[in-house]
Amino acid sequence: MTPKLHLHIDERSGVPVYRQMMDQIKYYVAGATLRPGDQIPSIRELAAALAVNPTTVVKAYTELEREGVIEKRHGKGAFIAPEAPSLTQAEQEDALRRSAKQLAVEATQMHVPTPKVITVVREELSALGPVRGDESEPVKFAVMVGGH
Amino acid sequence: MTPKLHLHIDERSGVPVYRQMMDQIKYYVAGATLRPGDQIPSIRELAAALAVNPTTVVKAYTELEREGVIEKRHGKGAFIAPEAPSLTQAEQEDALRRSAKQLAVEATQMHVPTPKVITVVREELSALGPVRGDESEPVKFAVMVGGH
DNA sequence: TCCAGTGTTTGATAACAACCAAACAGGCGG
DNA sequence: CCGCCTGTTTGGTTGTTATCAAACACTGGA
Repeated sequence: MTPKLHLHIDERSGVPVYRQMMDQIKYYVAGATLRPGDQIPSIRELAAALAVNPTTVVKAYTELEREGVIEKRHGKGAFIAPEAPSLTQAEQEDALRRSAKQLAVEATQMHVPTPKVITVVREELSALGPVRGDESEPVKFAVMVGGH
Repeated sequence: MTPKLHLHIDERSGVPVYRQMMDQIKYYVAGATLRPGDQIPSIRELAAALAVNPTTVVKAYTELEREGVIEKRHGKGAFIAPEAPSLTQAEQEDALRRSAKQLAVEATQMHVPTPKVITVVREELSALGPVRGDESEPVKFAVMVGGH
């Protein structure tokens, strides 16, 4: 019902916070960590955890609802929609490739050798990897704020 | 004098355009593709190439000048400053790691296996790699607009 | 019934990003 | 001197992002 989530909000990135929230919830749906019926953090709870204004969360949730990803239920909370449209295979690949490209561009411009890039990517994956595994255990929400 | 540059502006990223321009010029300086004295595209030229408003380029250049990275010379153009402060090793690593982390977060949330991630990164690096090599040849500026 | 938690709504403020138009001014070569 | 390139400056408009404050309304359990 309440899988363990990690929302990484990078304020320095320049990407609107509400968009980062939207994207990552969609990624969780795509990865099936969040499934139809699952409850997600309440507006005030998420706002408090991320130290942002509640209206910012409202914006993200409202937009996600407009896209059919979630449902907001007055007095009850917010949930993954029964027929939440998941990202297609192509869209997932696109999202991944966009980030990979951004990385590649920077690395190329700074003349960072490929092996070094790969190493860093592996390190960052490892740093996040151990988190998943026990998806059955109903845990409280863990929201990560961070950037670096 | 005028090395071949590739500025990748991703409008969908949410990152302000003027900031993307600033960052990437700094990366080129860090990678020594751009060296002190090198001329960079004129405001109007870059604006035209990227199809953005000249004032946006002015903003980026003005800020870069404020940071001591470039010098704008009235009537002549813009150049890398004689003592342009390059990113420290740590700052370069941070920048790279920030992008890598973003990639790792997405991959983890979407449950994309590590080998797949590595493959995509290698592909994107390869797609950009062939570009560099002949840094001696004075070529006209090539500015790439793109995102995906 | 009460109450705590939940989503809903409104209006205002502030800062930022980008666009657009137009004019002004320095550098340089023909 | 003229023309064309260059950066400079101004003023305004538009839309977005995020904050803040306050009140209203639904749900469910004690």
